[in-house]
Amino acid sequence: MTSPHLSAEAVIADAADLADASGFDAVTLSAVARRLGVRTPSLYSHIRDLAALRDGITALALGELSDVVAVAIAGRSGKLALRGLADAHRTYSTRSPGRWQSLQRRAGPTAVESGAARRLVTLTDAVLLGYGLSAVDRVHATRLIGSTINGFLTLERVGSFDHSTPAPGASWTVALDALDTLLASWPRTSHDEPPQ
Amino acid sequence: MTSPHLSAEAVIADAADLADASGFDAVTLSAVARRLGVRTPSLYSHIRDLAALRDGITALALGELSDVVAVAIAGRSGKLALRGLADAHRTYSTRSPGRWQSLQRRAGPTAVESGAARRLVTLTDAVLLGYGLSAVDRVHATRLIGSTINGFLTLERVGSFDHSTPAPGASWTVALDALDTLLASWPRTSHDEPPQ
DNA sequence: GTAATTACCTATAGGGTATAGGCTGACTTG
DNA sequence: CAAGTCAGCCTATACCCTATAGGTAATTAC
Repeated sequence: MTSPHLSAEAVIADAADLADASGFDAVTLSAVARRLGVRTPSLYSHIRDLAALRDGITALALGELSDVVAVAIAGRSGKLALRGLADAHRTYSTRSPGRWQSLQRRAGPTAVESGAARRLVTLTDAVLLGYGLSAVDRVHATRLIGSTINGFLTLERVGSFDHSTPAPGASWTVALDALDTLLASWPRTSHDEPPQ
Repeated sequence: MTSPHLSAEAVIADAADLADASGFDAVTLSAVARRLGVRTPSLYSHIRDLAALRDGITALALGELSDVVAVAIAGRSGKLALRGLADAHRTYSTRSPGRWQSLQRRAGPTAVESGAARRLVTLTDAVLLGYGLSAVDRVHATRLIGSTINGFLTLERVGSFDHSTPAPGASWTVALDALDTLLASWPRTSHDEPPQ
């Protein structure tokens, strides 16, 4: 038979597609092997085990998300940058729900070592620099807007907004406007130099 | 042997304890049966299937969370009520991580039919009434603070805050103060009657 | 006291993870 | 170019988990 010529990247990419199509929990070595036209044990030549496969999806998603966020905030500042950052997260979560789901777990070693997570917080930090916040305030603010974005998207995904009337998109705009005014009028902590 | 005299409630309660101890993904019919000193198929007399068991945990957690939130905001208003609401969520998520995890998924039928979810949003709405917000603004605000609380707690749980210096608790206070000032100075939408 | 119900059991099928070990084709190497 | 090496897939197997079918003992109902 023609050898499918797999690789760790190909297996992980296919698993990520499966996650998007059928949910992260549907990512199983058997299912991925089936999709790739290969027997399950063959995957072990490329992937250590199921946990490593899932961790690979997380690392992939983190990198992809960093990329789309980077272009979304490029050349923007203030409210536009914040909106770009948030919208990049939101379109990623809707277009790649399985990959997004892979981010809602404690990341494994390869995902944290990939540095993609740090890249993402650096990008968020860059947006906050535009608001003139000090270093400590920026980590508080990073955590706040990260929490709000992440929380909104998981609540939207699990259907928490399905039983109230305004569409989620309206609340999304309201929330981001609120975060913007919050950052613009951030309570400066006395003697704190904003830059650096 | 002495019959363990199980019931759906007992099985779900034990499964919830297992979730707290070993994570929600560790909730398995075999493991629960082992803990209860019973063979796996015996559980099917009380629970339809694994999905129903997990859904039962979600319904249980939703009810418990509503209860602790209710007492946390009783007799308080404004910032104190908001803080009570949020802290109730946070202590619940740290004391019962597995139950908390069960809330981060699309809820099954029995969980939604239990009405606990609606009770929880009603309680949140009551807190927002104290800020004098209109009905539409209250659903936006409910979604915003729900998103922030939920997002913060999942990011804290998965370790996203482990690599920056201020302890999460400090950011928690900052975030809640920010939400309070946000609600206090909420941009009223022109001709909107605040009450009812 | 007998019958029905209940709550557990064993047995079994099917799918998932993971390891061990075999086969083949391609690439290196003298 | 022939022989060895190795990568990449395979089969076979063990074990765990879900789920169903059907059996048994004890309690309850009448």
